[in-house]
Amino acid sequence: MQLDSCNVRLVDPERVASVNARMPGEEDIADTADVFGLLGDPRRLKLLVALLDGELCVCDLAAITGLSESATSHALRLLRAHRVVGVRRDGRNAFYRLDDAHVRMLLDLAVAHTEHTDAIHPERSEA
Amino acid sequence: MQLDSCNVRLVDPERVASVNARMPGEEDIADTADVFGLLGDPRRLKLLVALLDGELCVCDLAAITGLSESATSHALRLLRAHRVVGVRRDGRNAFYRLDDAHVRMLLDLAVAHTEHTDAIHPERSEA
DNA sequence: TGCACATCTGCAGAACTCTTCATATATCAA
DNA sequence: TTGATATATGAAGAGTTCTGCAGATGTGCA
Repeated sequence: MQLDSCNVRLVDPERVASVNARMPGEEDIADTADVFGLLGDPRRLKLLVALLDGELCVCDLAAITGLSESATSHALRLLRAHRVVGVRRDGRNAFYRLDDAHVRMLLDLAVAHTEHTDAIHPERSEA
Repeated sequence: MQLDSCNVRLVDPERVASVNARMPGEEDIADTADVFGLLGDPRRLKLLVALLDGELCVCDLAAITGLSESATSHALRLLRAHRVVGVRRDGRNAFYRLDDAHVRMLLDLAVAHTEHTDAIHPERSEA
């Protein structure tokens, strides 16, 4: 809640003003952070990468990620709530698919980047 | 720790095998999730978006994000540890800059997407 | 040398997240 | 209808994360 004119000394007030002018609104920032946050968990990320190639049912997803089926279901529920994945029900099975073009783009980019840096640093360096 | 052959029934074992073959290694998944995780906090995200245009000092970043200078410093430390941002020290000030091309790409994409969806849904829909 | 300023850091509490366990719902097959 | 299978859900506990506070470090100026 600190205002520029109040209790903070600014080094470059003009830059601050222009950055603020360009800055997306709080809600956009929050929504975007939400999306990144969903991708920020290794298990969910793996789940989503698995779905890049097409739909899969819960038990297959559980097998791929190594999660319990309950944990898988919880994770999918969260992703579903954010409309990142969609479901198709067929009998007793539920087939999930990636349902967000933006997320797909982010995933493709991330996977490509992974493969690229692997090519450069095959030995893997720490984060 | 469940193995395919053990206590889990698979619906489509061939798809599971091919997805597993394509799947990046655990470490790559973890690293990628880390990066997304860093972008998954609204304050850090705002911090990074502010840095898209060029370097800024800690107090200006605090003013832009509305965070305390302590919280800003903590956040920047984390980003620094992951080499997402870099510092240049000048006298008493520390100027931070975005230092990771991949993250910059993700941020550009996200901001562009934000502006795009705003154009389509100016009224904003819930997440 | 001494003070003010900008930033950094460790710590501890509050808030959030993820998993597991137990149970619920829904579908299919006999 | 009954039992088995597939998935969903709620609650609770463990673990993690973020912030503010207090104090530390380092720089510049008088």
